[in-house]
Amino acid sequence: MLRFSKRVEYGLMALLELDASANGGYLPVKDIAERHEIPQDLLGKVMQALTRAGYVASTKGMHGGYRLVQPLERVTVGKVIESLEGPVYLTPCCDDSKSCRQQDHCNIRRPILRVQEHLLRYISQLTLAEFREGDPRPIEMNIGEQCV
Amino acid sequence: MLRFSKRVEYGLMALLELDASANGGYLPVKDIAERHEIPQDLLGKVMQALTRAGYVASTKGMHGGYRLVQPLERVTVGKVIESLEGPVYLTPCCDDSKSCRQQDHCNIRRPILRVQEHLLRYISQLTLAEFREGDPRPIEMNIGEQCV
DNA sequence: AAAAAGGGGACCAGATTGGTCCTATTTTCA
DNA sequence: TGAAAATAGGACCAATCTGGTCCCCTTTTT
Ligand code: SF4
Ligand code: SF4
Repeated sequence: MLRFSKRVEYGLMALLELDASANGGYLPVKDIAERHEIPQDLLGKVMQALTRAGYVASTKGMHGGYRLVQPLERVTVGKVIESLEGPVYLTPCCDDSKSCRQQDHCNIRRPILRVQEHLLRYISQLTLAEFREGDPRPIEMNIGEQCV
Repeated sequence: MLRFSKRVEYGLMALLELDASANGGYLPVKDIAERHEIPQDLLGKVMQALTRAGYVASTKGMHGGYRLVQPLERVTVGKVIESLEGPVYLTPCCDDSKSCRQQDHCNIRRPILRVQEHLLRYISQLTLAEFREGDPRPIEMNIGEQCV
């Protein structure tokens, strides 16, 4: 399954919401969750992870919440995914520490590593700024026009 | 989790094996499974799916097995994935028939659709021929050099 | 002191995945 | 003609992953 997890989706939504509602102040999880119908507790966990990753900062207490610490231009989709669900590996063996029982006779390891390398390069250069509403820049890959 | 399923890995391995061992004859699942230490029954299911998808053909009985029906140049990674685990959707809402409770207030839907579009374009133009051992063509995406 | 907020551990239920087992059918060959 | 080898495919299961909830703690403001 090649799918974004809900954690990642919620993280991206929250970061964009913080960016859009930026008034210098802090926005509490409750508000973000209500605006986007996200389960509050779960979003709480996601925000905690984003805090540890250094993309947002928090204050407790009344009028507390989260605020962006970096401009979206410096937040990449790759890093967000990595923060929320660990390193991106297309296959177990891409993680050097792990292996699989097919490894010794595997005829797809190298090509898959190359695919992964390029997937990583793509999501590492794709910033959340390009997710802003009405962002004009198309997300292009220049891989030719033969789209099946 | 952005990971290839084992079914897909086994399918890709088998297709490449069929290509490499092509002597005009049929190669039984047993042989492929043994050579690559793949659980035989599971690979059986995978091959059935690839047959239905039209990439291989089979004969039963002694000296039976599978053979490639299309050259690897015409088999794309995207189609293999699609054959083995259904259509590729980065998020539930990418499937028009499904939706999610965040949909009405979602601020990432459009950008994610664009990302998916490009992911699809990439895997739809990537053929298994480029997976052959020693294939010289690098798998490039030309997205610039800012690899983080 | 109370309320509002984040930090974080424990836990649970449903879905997905990888894998096995069994039976039926077809084909070849001794 | 009967055994063996092979695909076709349904049923099923165990482990893992995922989304979500609950509870308790600390901090901050009012
Ligand atoms: S060695 Fe081959 S089968 Fe095993 S995880 Fe890597 S790519 Fe997949
Ligand atoms: S609507 Fe938004 S949250 Fe829902 S599946 Fe689509 S992208 Fe994800």
